[in-house]
Order: sequence, then C-alpha cells, then structure tokens
Amino acid sequence: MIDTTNPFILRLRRCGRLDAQDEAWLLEKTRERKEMPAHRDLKSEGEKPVCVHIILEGLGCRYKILPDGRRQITAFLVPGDPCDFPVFLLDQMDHSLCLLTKSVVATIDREEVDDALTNRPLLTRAFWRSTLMDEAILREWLVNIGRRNAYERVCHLLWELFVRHALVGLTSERTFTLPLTQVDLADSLGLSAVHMNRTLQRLKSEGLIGQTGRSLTILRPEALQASASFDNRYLHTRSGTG
Amino acid sequence: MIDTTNPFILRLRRCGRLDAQDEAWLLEKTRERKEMPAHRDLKSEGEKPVCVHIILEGLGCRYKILPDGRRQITAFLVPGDPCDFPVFLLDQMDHSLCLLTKSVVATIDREEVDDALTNRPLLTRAFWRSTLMDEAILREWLVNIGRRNAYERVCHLLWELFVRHALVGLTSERTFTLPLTQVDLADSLGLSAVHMNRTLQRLKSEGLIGQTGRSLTILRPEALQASASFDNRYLHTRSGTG
DNA sequence: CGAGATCTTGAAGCACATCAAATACCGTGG
DNA sequence: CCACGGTATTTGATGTGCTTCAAGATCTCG
Repeated sequence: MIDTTNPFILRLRRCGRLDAQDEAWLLEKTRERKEMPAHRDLKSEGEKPVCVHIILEGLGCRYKILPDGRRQITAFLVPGDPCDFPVFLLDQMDHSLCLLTKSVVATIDREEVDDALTNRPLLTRAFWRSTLMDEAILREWLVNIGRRNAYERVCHLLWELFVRHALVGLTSERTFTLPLTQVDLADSLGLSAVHMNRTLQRLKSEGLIGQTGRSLTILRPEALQASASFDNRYLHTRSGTG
Repeated sequence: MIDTTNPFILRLRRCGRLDAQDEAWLLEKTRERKEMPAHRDLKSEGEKPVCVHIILEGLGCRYKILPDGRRQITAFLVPGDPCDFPVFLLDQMDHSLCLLTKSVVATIDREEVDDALTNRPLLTRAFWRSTLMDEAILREWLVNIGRRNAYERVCHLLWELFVRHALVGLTSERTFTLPLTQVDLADSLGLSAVHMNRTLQRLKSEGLIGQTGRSLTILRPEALQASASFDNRYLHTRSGTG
C-alpha cells in the first residue's frame, strides 16, 4: 500500500481491495495533470465519451438544463471523484459535466480504461462500486429534495460535503474550502437563490456554521446532523468486502 | 438469440450484447418463481444482501423513510428489473426495497451471481450497464422533483412508466396496467397525496390521460411529453456499443 | 478604479401542504 | 349476494414555505 495523498487512490481504496499494481496504475494515470478554468464543460449532454476525467483539485458538478433554462445540479464532484464512469459504458451522455472552480484534472483514454477493465479485476470491481456509491448519494439527494424542507436540506448538504472532503483529507479540524456560489448550492437543492441565501443566514445566526471568505466551518456538527436527520450509511464510508 | 417474453432477458439485452449462453443463464435463473404478496419488504435498510431479486410480474419500489415517517420512493421497479445490484457489491443496504403489488419474483443466490461475475464478462458488463441505467433514471428524477412543478412532474413520471412498460412488452396500444395508489405516486414525486389527486384530475379533465380501474391510457402522448419537456435520452433505450 | 458577478434585503403572490370530513371502492366472510 | 370494514379517493377550507421580482450593497478581479 502506497503512502499517498492522491485523492483518486484514496477514493478507490474505499471502493474495495486493491493490490499494489492497481495502485501503481492509478498513480501512473494521474501523473499527467491539466489545470482547467472554472465554468468549463468537461462533457455535454448527447456527447459520446472518449475518455474519463478525474478531478484532483477543485470542484465540479453534473447538471441538466431544462428547455426554459432551469438548471438542476445532480451531483457535486470532489477531488478523487471519477467523473464519467456513469456514462462511459453507455452510448451517450445523458447529462453535462462542468467545473465550478479552477481545477486540476487528469484524463484517462478510453482504451486505457478498457484495458484495465479486462485485465484488472480488482480495479474493475472498485470502479463499479464507485459508481454504485455515486448512486447511493443520488438516492439520498432525492430524499433530501423530495421530503426535507429548505433548512433541513441545507444542513444535510453541508454535512455531506464536509464528510466527503474529510474522506480525501481536505479538511482541517471542522473547516474546509467551499468555493460554491449560493446559486450553485440552490440549483443542487431545488431552491431559489434568494431562499438559499436566507437559509444560510439563519444557519450562521444560529451558530451552526461559520464562513470566512471561501472557507466554511462547521461549528455545531451535532446540531447540523440532527436537523438534517443525517444517517451516514448512504456514504458507504467503510469499504465493501473485497 | 432466444425468442422470449422473459422481461429479465429483454431488460438485459438493452444493456449490451449477450451470447446464447448468457441468455440461457438468465433463463435458467428465472425459472424458479415465487409469488409474493404486496407490501412485503424484500430487503430493509441496513441489511446485508445475500441474494438478488428480479421482478417478473408486478411492481416494486426502493424507498427511504425519515425518522418522523416521511417517505420518499427513489425508484419504481418494473418487470425485468434486477432489484439489488446497487448494493450487492456494497456492504449493506442504504435503502429498503418493497413490493407494491402482488408480484412474481425470482431470486439468484449471491454465489451464483459471483460466479457469473467472474466467468461471464459480457453479462458482467450488462449488469454494470443495468445499474448505470438506473442511475440515469435517478438523475432525471432529481431534475423532476428539483426543478419541475407538480403538473410537469406527473406528466413526466407517467410517460416514463409507459415507456418502461413498453420496453418489456407490457403495453397494448397506449394502455398499460398501473396498480399504484396515489399515495405511492405522491411519495415518488415529493408531493402530498391531496395535490397528487388534484393534478391527476386535471390531466384527466384535459384529456391527456384516461383511467379505468387499474389501467391507464395515454390519450395525448405528445401533450404529455411536451408538458414534461420530456427528453428520452436518459432512458438509454438503445443499447450501448457492446 | 470600474464592471460584472455575487450577495443581500424587502414586498407581494402563489403553488403547494395540511387538516378534516365525506364518499367511493374492494376484498372478505357470513 | 349483500353486509361490512378497511383502504383509497375526493372535496373544501385554510395556511405557509417558498418563489419571484426588483433594487441596492458588496465583493472580485482584470
């Protein structure tokens, strides 16, 4: 087991047992990095995927836009998250993918992934698990938007983002960098930006969270989790059985 | 290629190329069927999955319940749908699974699935694709609940259910059997049962749909799709590239 | 320093929820 | 075949959490 801070490896380790060669493969494939500007689409709806992106630094999202412009963000992508497996095996993108901040990204060509998919069974299983974990988050988001009110939703999302950053070593104490705009947050929670703003203010005034610049601090984690009736099971933080 | 009406085979065929042996395997595993009553939990949150269920007749759903009883249905399972892959590879269920009607179900033991997963590469890929297709539906549901109003949501859901039934040969003309209660529908759309009722009435009075007993007829498919701004891409009705 | 993006605030409206009660439906047993 | 009890649907009335609109304040960065 390599000693690493590589978020891609940290992520995949949670998706199942990997051998040294697998980890070497992951390290190798994320060696070449590209810095990319914010608000750049990595892939657009309808496109045929030819490579896989991995976010190493920064923040991205999946989203869909309705004909009249309404946007729904369906996932946030934190460092370590592979972006395109959900459609790599399908014929075409059913959603778009974009960066929300200036980011560092690695790309793996389709052939290289295919190669791993036929020759590296442990890794293949981990990739599959990785997409299943994304699916679990998606289910929880559906519950969040469908059955929780605005206040509960925001509590839930903030705690989830905190945990996911913690899992790849991107928190210190109870603080992490959250460079999302309130519009982004609103579009992920099915809220208006105005109401998002008011709800955040309430959380601050109640002392649940603090914000200085782009960094967010969870001041009262228990209160945040309780308000959200947060059940961390869906994050599958402990890896499967091999 | 076997000539069949077996919904499991029809479903998996849409998930990628299968050889004759794969189809024989699927047929064999769904030979033994069990009739099961409605409102029976197939699996509950927290459980460790030991087998995979396939619904052959009837209707099921995934759902989660918040501590205070609010329920959100996160997926409807139509005939042919494998129910438990999303968690088969993970450590434990992050949601529950239940039958909404009297159903006919086949079960495949964990070891048999594991066997297929190591010896049948085409089938493995199809299984993976199958879960990715579920994920695509989940994303669209998120958009539906997050950014569409009640009227649009209902239009969208009804058309989706019609298409999914059509794909496994369970429609005739524009009619299919929909044994869901209005409470079930409401819980899947993040609406109250009362508002669900009123929205359905509006759709009927406008002549978009008709209902006699448990069978639903789409009277004006174009209007339904237009109101929902339905884009069928997410259903991935055409299979991938192998 | 200026211009665009982002955040903030207030006011008004409405789409939806909630509550409560009446009606219709359906399977079961007598 | 009908009576019966539970479940599902329907209807009305009332309330509210959120949206929308619009304008002003603040931040950000070339």
